[in-house]
Amino acid sequence: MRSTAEARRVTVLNAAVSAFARTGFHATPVTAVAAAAGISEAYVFRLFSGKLGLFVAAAGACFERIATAIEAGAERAAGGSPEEVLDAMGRAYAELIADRDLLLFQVQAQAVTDIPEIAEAVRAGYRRVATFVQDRAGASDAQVQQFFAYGQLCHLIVTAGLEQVPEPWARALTAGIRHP
Amino acid sequence: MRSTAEARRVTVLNAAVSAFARTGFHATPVTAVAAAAGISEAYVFRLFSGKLGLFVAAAGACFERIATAIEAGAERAAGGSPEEVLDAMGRAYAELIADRDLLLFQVQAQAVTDIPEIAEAVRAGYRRVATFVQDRAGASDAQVQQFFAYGQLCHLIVTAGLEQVPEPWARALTAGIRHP
DNA sequence: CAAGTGTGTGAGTGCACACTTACAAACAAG
DNA sequence: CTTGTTTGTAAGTGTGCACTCACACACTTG
Repeated sequence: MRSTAEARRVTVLNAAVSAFARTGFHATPVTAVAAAAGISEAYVFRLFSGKLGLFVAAAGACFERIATAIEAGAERAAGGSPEEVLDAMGRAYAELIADRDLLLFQVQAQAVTDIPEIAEAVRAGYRRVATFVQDRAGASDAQVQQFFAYGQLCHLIVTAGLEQVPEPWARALTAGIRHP
Repeated sequence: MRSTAEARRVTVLNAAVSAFARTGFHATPVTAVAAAAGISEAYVFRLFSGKLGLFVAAAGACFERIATAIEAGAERAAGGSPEEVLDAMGRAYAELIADRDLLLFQVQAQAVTDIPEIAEAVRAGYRRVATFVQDRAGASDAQVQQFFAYGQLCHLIVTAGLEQVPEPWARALTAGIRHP
């Protein structure tokens, strides 16, 4: 017994978030996740119920990490105005997604929401983050909406590689966005 | 000779935008596009250079349709203030994507930007739309950025099906968004 | 009518990949 | 030491799909 199944699951999930983030659900073979986790493909199938179960679990881990980072950011601005708390949350999020895995995973997950289980996982993730922002920052509906709108804009900037484009239109879209 | 190759290409591209929008690049077999277009798979491969060439061409058609719709919207508010023109563009876009194909295709395209040819097609599409908004509406950088941020928010709302979620967090995110 | 050109397909080929099964080694408990 | 349980894998199996090729039909031109 080299390791417990539960510890393996954590390792596999980290590998899965990274792998799915890069190549997406359909283009990522389970072999790739298994190799990145350092175990055999067969064992991944024993630890998770199929590729879909693995992806859904990875989505849970992804949003878990995002939620805790935003909570930590809010902690640092505790007691401030809604604007200050939102800003602290935004900074915490920006730091977290510097490695791009969590951001790209969200994009990939949104692209396969035609699979009901994944759609539900995405909703659950955003439900958690949105309710927290709403409650903890005490932000208005419009502020919450803006928070997410500019978060989604980051997805476009990163996937299209706009931070590398020097043209005026790209500069306008990336203006003021924190080091994506 | 039942039809010219050029006419077929148009038919196939319409079918391709629809099919790729629903199931994405990797999960959409060329057979599905061919069937939707009413021709054989083999002929699709003669009309386009591989599945990738087909997808890139479909991306061109998608952004072409978006650009012309926004241009038509701007036409209706010609001479107005930047806010009025932007609003008219937004309304035109909202009407256009009521059938969801163009919106979902953009999401799918963003998810496969790890393929360089697709990344370039996406950039080209947004370049066209963004420069037009910037020039034609005379909008400031911040206004252009906001226009796209809320456009991207629509992607999230539609892919996650948030318009069907009655909870407060979802209501906050969808507030004021035009019938997505 | 013969030869050429453009439109269209049926029938493959080969490969990647999701998932299974049979089996082995490590450890625990009596 | 034996029996049972958990961790782990090698070696398949079946299928779906991108892409090709040989061939047929439509239409034009000389």
